[in-house]
Amino acid sequence: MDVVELLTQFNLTRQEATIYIALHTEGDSTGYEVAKLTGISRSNAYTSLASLVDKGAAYVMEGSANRYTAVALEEFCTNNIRRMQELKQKLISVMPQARAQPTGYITVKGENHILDKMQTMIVEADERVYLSLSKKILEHLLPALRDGLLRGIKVVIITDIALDLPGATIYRADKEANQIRLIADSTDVLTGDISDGAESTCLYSRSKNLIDLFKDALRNEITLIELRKGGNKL
Amino acid sequence: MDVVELLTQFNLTRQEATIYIALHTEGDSTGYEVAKLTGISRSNAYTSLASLVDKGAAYVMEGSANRYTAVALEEFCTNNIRRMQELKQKLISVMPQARAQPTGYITVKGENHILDKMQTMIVEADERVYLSLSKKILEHLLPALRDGLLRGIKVVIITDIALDLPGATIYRADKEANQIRLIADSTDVLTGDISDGAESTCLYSRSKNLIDLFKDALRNEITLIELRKGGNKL
DNA sequence: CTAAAGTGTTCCTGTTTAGGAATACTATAC
DNA sequence: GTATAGTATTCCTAAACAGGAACACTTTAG
Repeated sequence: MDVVELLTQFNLTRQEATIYIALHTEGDSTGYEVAKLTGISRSNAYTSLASLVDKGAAYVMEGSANRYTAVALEEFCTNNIRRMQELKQKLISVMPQARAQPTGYITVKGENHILDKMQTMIVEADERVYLSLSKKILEHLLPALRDGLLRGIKVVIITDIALDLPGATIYRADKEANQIRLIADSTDVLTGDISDGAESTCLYSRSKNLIDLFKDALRNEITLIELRKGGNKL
Repeated sequence: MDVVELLTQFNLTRQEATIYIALHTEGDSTGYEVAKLTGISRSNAYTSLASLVDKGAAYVMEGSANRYTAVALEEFCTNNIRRMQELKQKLISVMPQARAQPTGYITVKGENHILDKMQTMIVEADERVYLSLSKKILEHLLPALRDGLLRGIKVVIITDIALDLPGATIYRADKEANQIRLIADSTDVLTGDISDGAESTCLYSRSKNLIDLFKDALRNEITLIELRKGGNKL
């Protein structure tokens, strides 16, 4: 994803993004200058500049000829994210009551959603999380795990390398690079792998039967590690 | 903004939003049930369900007949916001170098952008902020001010009601309801009002001359408050 | 067993909206 | 005259939105 495309994720059209970048790199400019800098038709340049102002990405410096200046990138992104937070709060307050969560077997599809689900499980854990996965996947989860440890969550990890995560219990074992096993609070489990990127699937469940199976499997895996290495606990 | 419209801000189409709400309130359903619940044509229901799964708003529960279940609302919003945070970091790392900030006079237009600018000024202050505004506007800024106080920022506020903000210096004076005066770190100022909603404008500047003018005006306002009330400092 | 209901998919049509390209006009300054 | 500045308008294309028909298969009920 290039810069223009990243900016489109912040609700700018391609032309608006192009113009934003020009304002950012070249400094404050008139509509006429912007059109020349970017090669966009003048009429569309003026339309886009007005839109950038509406969307909080640019300000006007009023004069005989108006000049436009980019809102600082970090400020613009932060403002967008703050807006999303506010919309989230609004949504939560007006959304009708939810039906009870299903207790069946849920397919989580796509690497991004699987990582999201893992983060959510860690963030929402009250007591403990057990993970068995490779360093590669674990790296995505370190901030959430660190935060969890700060909250007093018990964190137990089986992974394939030495890991510096104070407060966590780490076991070392060879791991399939993309395999995932995660259990949180004895209430929910996630298992599968992310070898197929967007086509990857994992199973998520709150089913007690599956949770028990998992706890046993993880417990046994830990016992075997300890027996084989005389306790390779770090 | 109703629920459907709020959900469109999280990248769902109107039909997807309608279906998400149905899944949320009625619980897990097949495509056929969803079409009946929502009155959306069956073929569009299936298309939208597939899209909801792609967008992380729903999961599949696979079986002879697939059932779909809504991702919890808070989880879905949080995942979206996390994604925006990640995109922000990516953008910051690939964006070309910015030209220097302008030192002229910038028009900030629209209530939302004005509030954004105030929040940014407070968040980015290193030493102190002075504010003269009504309680109505101040309420929007309290979290940022509290955080600033925690960071050791000096906060001085002239406002129209008693205010419980430990660590801040509060002066009481009648204030025009929508008038804004804010100065941060002796480096930037914002003044204007938000009486016209989306059409409101404020002036933002880093011009030393205007900053000096402001400091004098605020200082004098404080002196007059103290003389008139024998120091109505709270 | 048959018929109906449920499930899933493909294909089609029509309308509306948004993004973008281009032209033309007015106004000001030199 | 040219260059700059701003606005209005038209046209085109793709996507979104909406609805529906048709087909095939599975499950359920009588």
